[in-house]
Amino acid sequence: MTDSVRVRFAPSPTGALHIGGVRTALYNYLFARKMGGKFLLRIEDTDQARFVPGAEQYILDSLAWLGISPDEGVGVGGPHEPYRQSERKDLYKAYADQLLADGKAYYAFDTSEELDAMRASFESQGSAFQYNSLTRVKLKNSIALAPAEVEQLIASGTPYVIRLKVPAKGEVRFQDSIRDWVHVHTSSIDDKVLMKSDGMPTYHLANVVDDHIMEITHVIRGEEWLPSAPLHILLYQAFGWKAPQFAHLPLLLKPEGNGKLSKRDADLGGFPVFPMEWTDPATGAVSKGFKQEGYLKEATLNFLAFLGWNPGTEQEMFSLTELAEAFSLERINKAGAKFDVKKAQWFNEQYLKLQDPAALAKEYLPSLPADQGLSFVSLFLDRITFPQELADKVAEFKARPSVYEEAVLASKWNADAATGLQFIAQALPSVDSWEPEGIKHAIHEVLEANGIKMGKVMQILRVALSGNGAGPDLMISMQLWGKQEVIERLSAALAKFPTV
RNA sequence: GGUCCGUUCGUCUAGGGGUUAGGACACGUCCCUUUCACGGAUGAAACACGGGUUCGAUUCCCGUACGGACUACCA
Repeated sequence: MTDSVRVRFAPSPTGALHIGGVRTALYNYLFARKMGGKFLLRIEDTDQARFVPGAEQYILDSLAWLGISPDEGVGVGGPHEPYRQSERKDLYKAYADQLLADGKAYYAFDTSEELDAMRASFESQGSAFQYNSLTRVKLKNSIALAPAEVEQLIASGTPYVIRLKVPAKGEVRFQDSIRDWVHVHTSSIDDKVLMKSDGMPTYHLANVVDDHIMEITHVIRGEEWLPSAPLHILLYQAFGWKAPQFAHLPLLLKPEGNGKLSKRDADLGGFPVFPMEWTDPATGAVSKGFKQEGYLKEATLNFLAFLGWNPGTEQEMFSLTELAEAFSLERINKAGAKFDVKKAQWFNEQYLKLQDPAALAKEYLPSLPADQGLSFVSLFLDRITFPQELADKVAEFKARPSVYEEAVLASKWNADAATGLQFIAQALPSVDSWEPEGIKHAIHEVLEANGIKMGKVMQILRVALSGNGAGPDLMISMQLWGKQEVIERLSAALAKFPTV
C-alpha cells in the first residue's frame, strides 16, 4: 500500500481560495485519479493571525462545486485524522524536540524587533541578513549562549522559537518532475523557524511532518514553493525520512503586463479569480466567482486544466474523467501562463451548447411554461456566453421596441419596403396556421403577388418588430411573439416610420 | 541586492538537430444563413539576443537581455 500514489492539496484558510489554488487542487486530483491513488485535503491553519472565518468552508464548497472530491481529509475523514493542522499542534512539538535532541535544531530567543533591526542594519550596508551558520553564533540562541543561560531563559518563560540548524557547507539537490534537477547551496538557505513562539509550527515543519505521516508520495504545488523545497529536503534528511517526489507548477499570470494573477486584476478586468463568490467577513467586500458569473463547472475545469498542461493531442474538450485519463506530470509546462478570459468564455459557450435545454429552461427561465422556456433556450443558446443571459434575452425579446435601428432604416427603408410592409400587415391577420412555415408562406405569397422581392422587406420587417437589424430567426420569433402581438407591433412601427 | 526558476504566433500551447514550425482562443476574409449568431473554410501571425557544438540549430551547451518567484515567528 505504501507504493500507491498519495497526493494532497493543502490550502490555508486565509481568505477565498484563489483560482490558481483550484488548479493546483485539480492537478493533484487528476494525478491521483490517473495513478489510482488517493487525493487528500489538509487544512494548513497554523497561522492564527491570518485565520479567516468561513474560508475553510469556502474551500470545501469550491472543490465540491467542481467535483474535485478528496478521498481523505477535512470534510471526509480518514486514517490520519485530524486533517486540520491546528488540531495536530502537539504532534509537531514532539518532532521539533527530536530535532533538538539530535542537535539538528536549536532554540532562539531573538525578538522580532531585534531581528528587524538586524535586517535594517544589514540592508543599510547593502547586504541581506541571513540567520545562518555565520550569524547564529552571535545571536541569542542555544548555540551561542551557555547551556545554563539557555535553561534559565526557558525556565523564566522567555519566548523562543526553534530553528533548523542548516549545515554550513553542502549542496541540496532534488529532481523535480517538472523542472528536472534543481540544486542549491546550503549557504543560501537560512535557519528557518520551525516552531513559532506561540507553540505553533511553521508551514515548513508542519508540512514536512504531515506529508511524511500521511504517506504523501508526490507533492504537487505552486512554483512559489520552489525556493523553499531545498529547505524541505533538508528537513526530510534531518528526520531521516525519504522525501516525496516534488512537482512545482508554473504560476498563473496577469492577463496583461507582468506578475502573477491577483485579486486586483479581477476587479480591474471584470472577471473572476475565485471559483465562487466570496464576501470578505472583515470588510464586507464581495469578490466575483466563476460559478456566479455563469461559468459552468465543466468549462471552468477544462479551462483551468489547460493553463499549464496539455494532452499533446488536438483535442480541446475534456470532461473531468477524460482529463484524469489523459493527465501526466510530464506534460505540465515550465513557464507561467497568462490568464485569458476570452478562452474561458469560449469553453463556456461550448459547454453551454452541450447542456440539456430542458434543464437550462427550468433553471434560468423558471417563470415560463416548460415548452415556451425550451423554445427560448433553443432560440438564444448559441448567442450567449453565460446561461443567465437567457433571462435578459427573453426580457428584451418580449419588450416592444422603443427605438428602431437607425442604420438599417437609413439604408433599407424605401418605397418598396414601405409597400411590402403594408401588404404584410394586411395579410397577417388571415394567416391560419401561426407557425414559422405558415407565416413565411403567407409573407412570401403576398409579396410575390405584388411583385416585391422578400429581400427588400425582410430586414425592415425585423426592425419593425424587434427594433434591431439583427437577431434570431424571424419566423420563429414571430411565432413566439404570437399573432396578435406581431400585428400590433407592425402597425405601431408603420405609424412611427417616416413617410417615403 | 541575493538565491532559484523561466522565455515558440497578441494569448494558451504542439514540436524538436534537417518541418511549408502544427492546433486552439482572439482577429481578418469567404461560405452557410433573405439578418445576426452558430457552424464550415481560409488568411495574417512565433522559435528573445549573442556566442559556441555540428555538415546543419528554433531544438544541445554557455553567456546576455527580459520576465517571474522567493528572500517573515505568512502560507
